[in-house]
Amino acid sequence: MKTIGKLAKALDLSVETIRFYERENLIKQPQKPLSGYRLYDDSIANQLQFICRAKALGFTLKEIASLMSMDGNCSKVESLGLQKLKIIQSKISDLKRLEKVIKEMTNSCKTNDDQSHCPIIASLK
Amino acid sequence: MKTIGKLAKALDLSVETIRFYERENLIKQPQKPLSGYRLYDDSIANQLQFICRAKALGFTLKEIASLMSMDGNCSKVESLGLQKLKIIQSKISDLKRLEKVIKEMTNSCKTNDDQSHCPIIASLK
DNA sequence: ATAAACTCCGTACATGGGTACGGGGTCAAT
DNA sequence: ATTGACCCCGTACCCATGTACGGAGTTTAT
Repeated sequence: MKTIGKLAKALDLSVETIRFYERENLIKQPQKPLSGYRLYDDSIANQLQFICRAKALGFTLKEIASLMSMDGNCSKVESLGLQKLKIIQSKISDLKRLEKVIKEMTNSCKTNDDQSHCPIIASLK
Repeated sequence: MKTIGKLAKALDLSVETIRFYERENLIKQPQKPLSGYRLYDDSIANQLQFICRAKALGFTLKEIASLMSMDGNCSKVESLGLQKLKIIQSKISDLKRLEKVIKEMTNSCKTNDDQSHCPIIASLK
């Protein structure tokens, strides 16, 4: 059983963040003995790790709450995953288009003699 | 000369957004005659269009303010562009990695018989 | 001349994901 | 027994980029 500070350190989160997740109902408040100090067992630590991993995959906290409540319903989870996949793929193609435009712009700077007239600025005007 | 509402319509921005950009010093407050109403000539309209285009390329408002003040210094603009390019490219590779992971996860759902045990949830645990 | 539509200003609210603060109580080490 | 480290709670604040509101003045159309 760990106090909130120990748990935070173990998971590389801040104490405030754990309290924040509790406020947002991502995790439950654990048992609190006389002292009033939260005491965590492994089950909440595991949930927090789940949250961190899902966050790293780009799920929002709301979606993570969803995911956790969908435990035991694989097709729901799958459809949330597929939805996320679509968003990710469309972001990728947006960014690739952008990459192309900005590349072209910076290239045109390279072949530009007149320092006081920038082709990037010009093309935005 | 256009009032703020006409200008907003012409640029497909909201009146509030134009006032916001003014507060943020992206554009100057135009002349205001007796009535107190802002009256815009083309120069500010052009600046707003510049802002919109730069925003579409993924520049933040702060960067756009920078860009506008860099007019006439091509190498500075170029380096801001290259910096943005790097950020975009690293976002793309992050997202591609994510895409891969989520694809694998959702695929494993497809070949999963047990609806009540989701491999996505399992892999996050 | 009256009503509708527009503008003014300042301020508060929204989103997402936290971070920081302040005044207290508690626990662990010396 | 004292000191320092830890924890409690509620609240306010941060970032970026706007959006919304409300009461008052102005312009425009009928």
